[in-house]
Order: sequence, then structure tokens, then C-alpha cells
Amino acid sequence: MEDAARTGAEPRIDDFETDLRADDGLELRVWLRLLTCSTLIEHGVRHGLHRGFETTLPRFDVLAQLQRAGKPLSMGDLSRRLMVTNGNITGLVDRLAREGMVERRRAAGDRRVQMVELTGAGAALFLRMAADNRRWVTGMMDGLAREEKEALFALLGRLKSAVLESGETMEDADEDDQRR
Amino acid sequence: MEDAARTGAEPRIDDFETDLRADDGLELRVWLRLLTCSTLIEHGVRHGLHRGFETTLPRFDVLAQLQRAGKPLSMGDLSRRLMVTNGNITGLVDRLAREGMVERRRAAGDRRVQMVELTGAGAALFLRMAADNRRWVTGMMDGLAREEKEALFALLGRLKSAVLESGETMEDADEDDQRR
DNA sequence: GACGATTGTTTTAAGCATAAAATAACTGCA
DNA sequence: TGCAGTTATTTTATGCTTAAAACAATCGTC
Repeated sequence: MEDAARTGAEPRIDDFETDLRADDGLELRVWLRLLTCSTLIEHGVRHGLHRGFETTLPRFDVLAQLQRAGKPLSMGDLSRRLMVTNGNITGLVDRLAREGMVERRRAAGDRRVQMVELTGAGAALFLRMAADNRRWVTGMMDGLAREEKEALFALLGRLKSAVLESGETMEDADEDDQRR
Repeated sequence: MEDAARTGAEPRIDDFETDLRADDGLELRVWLRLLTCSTLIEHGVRHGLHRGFETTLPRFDVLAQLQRAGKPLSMGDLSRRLMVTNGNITGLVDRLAREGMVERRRAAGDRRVQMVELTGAGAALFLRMAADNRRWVTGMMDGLAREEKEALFALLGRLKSAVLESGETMEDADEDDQRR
């Protein structure tokens, strides 16, 4: 980390979860701690991809989705799966195509649709990155017992459902929202 | 969400956690689910800040840190607390200062240091945003029982410690890394 | 008191991300 | 058929973020 100290290029990662007072609400404390954990892990992965492969997490994510799907995906598919806007995907796929990792192709039936496909090089690169990624993430969770990870996985599943459900009811409320 | 469907401005949020196969490793599954949850909640908060206050989550985070500290903070303090680079803080504080939410001031003792202070307007705005934020986050977790939230909070604390510890040992390894 | 090392901040270049508007193609139906 | 509405993607403007380099002030030590 000497470089970071000298150049200021990398944020210092100390134990600075925004420490809330007890009266700040359990939900806010969960959210802030969740954000801290996800930021910390993301830093590790991003740093590894940068140093090891000169690439970025968003690009890795696109390749991962294509690999996992095992078939070409449309721009919209990628947008939904990565939970980012359509316009964002356009730029990411542009860069990946320029690097030769993916290929775009108009869909046969529907000329609006762009299908994105992994190239051989893209698939090969992804496998190497995925192996390292797995090591990094596993390493970061080494301090947790298997039961803890399982419990965490289950609770995060519950949280995910809760958030998704709340979103659905919020959308209904939006219908009557005069501000839009 | 009709606007989103029509304009493509907002990502669709369906249940598309990148569904891993069982052999993908418990750690990776925890990480991806963590990322999904944090992305979902972040979407909600960002959306609310945009619609209700014409502002952004990073700006809210800066105000939150200043409010929580209860005293002026230096650029470096903010950078460490938000876990982002120094350069990033420069831009955020620039915009907040232009909006009149914070003021910059050279530190007395050390002329390198910029102290950032909440203005009255900034503090007032933050209180309104914080109240809404709390409602949004609490609402998103409505589906969870109190015990679940407490368990989640505790496990995330364990995860945070684990990641921080692994980071320390990784840094030691870096010292011998010939690639740098 | 000079000077190398360190620390705090800003600048730069590139990429990521959103929201909103624009474009283009498809669908359904009168 | 024609055309209103929908869907898929891109474009535009703006802001966020990083990594790296540059700058500026301080510190330690001789």
C-alpha cells in the first residue's frame, strides 16, 4: 500500500463504517454495514482485475453473464441481469467488442435486437479471470465458518425477497404519485 | 415503472441475481447475493434522492459524514470514511460548495489541509433527506423480522472483520510482489 | 537551516453510470 | 393498410469513480 500512501490513488480502507448511534435504527445499521461489506469486497475484486488483467469489474460482469447463459444474450438481457441501464450496456459492449472479447450480431427475427456473443478469446479470458476471482473472494471470507456463510447466504436471500416485494408495492403507490 | 419501460431510463429490476450453480462455491454465492441486495437498496435510495431532492447518493453520503462527525472534516477524512479516492472527494465537495451546502476553509495549523464544514442550509437539507432515507430503507426491510435483521447485522459484522483481516495479510503479501 | 521523505490535495485521462430523449422496428387492431 | 402504441437500443448531457501523476506543504534528521 505504499503507492497508495504516496500517490493517493487508492482509498484507504480502515475500519470506518459510518458508525451509527444505537438510535439510528436497526435497518439503517444493516444497510450501512451491507454497503461497507460490499464496497470492501468490490475493492478487492476490482483491484485484482486491474492488476492481473488490465480490465474492470463491469466488463468482467458482462462476460460472466454471457458465460453463465451459455448462449448469446441481447443488450436488454444484459441490462436486466446486471441491473444497469440500457445505455450503460451499449458502452460496455462497445469496449468489449473493440477488445475482441464479444461479437455483436443482429437478431434474425427482430431487427431491433442486438445479440452479444462471447468470442473464443473472451471465453478463455473469462475462465482465467473467474478462477482468480474465486480465489480472491474465498480468501476474503476465510475468517468465516462455513455455517456463518450459509446463514449469511440464507439471510441475504430473505433480504433480497423483502426488498423486491417492497419494490412492487412501492410501484403501485407510484401510480398515484402526482409528482411524476 | 411505465416511464422506465417506455424510455429505457431505469434498469428493470427483476429477480436476476446471477443464479449460480451449486458448485460455484458458497463464497461466490454469498458475494453475488450481497451485491444484489446492496444494488437493490442503492437503487431505491438513489431514486428517492433524485426524485425528492434532485441530488445524488454520493452527495448525501458526504453530508451524512459531516453531520455525524459534528465538526468540520478534512478532505482526507471524508475520503477515508467514504472509502473513495481523494480526487473523488474534490469533485463532490466542489459541487456541494457550489450549491451552498458546505464550505471549504484552510486549516489553521497545516496549510495543505482543507476543512469542509456543513452550512446551515446543508445541515437543514440533510435532516430532511435523512428522514426520508430512513423511511425508504426501513420500508425495504419491512418483510424481515426484527430477529432476522439483528442476525444479519451481526453476520455482516463478522464478514466485515474477516474481509478487513484478509486485506491486512494480503498487503503483506504485496510487499514481495515483483510486479509492482 | 537544508533536503529527502512523507502527507494532503488537486489534476488528468479514461471509463462507468444515470436519466431523458431520440431512433428504429415491431405489434395489434380498426 | 395504416397507424397508435410498445419495445429495443442508442445518443446526449451530466455526474461519479478510479488510477496515476503533479503539486504543495510539512516533517525529520543531519
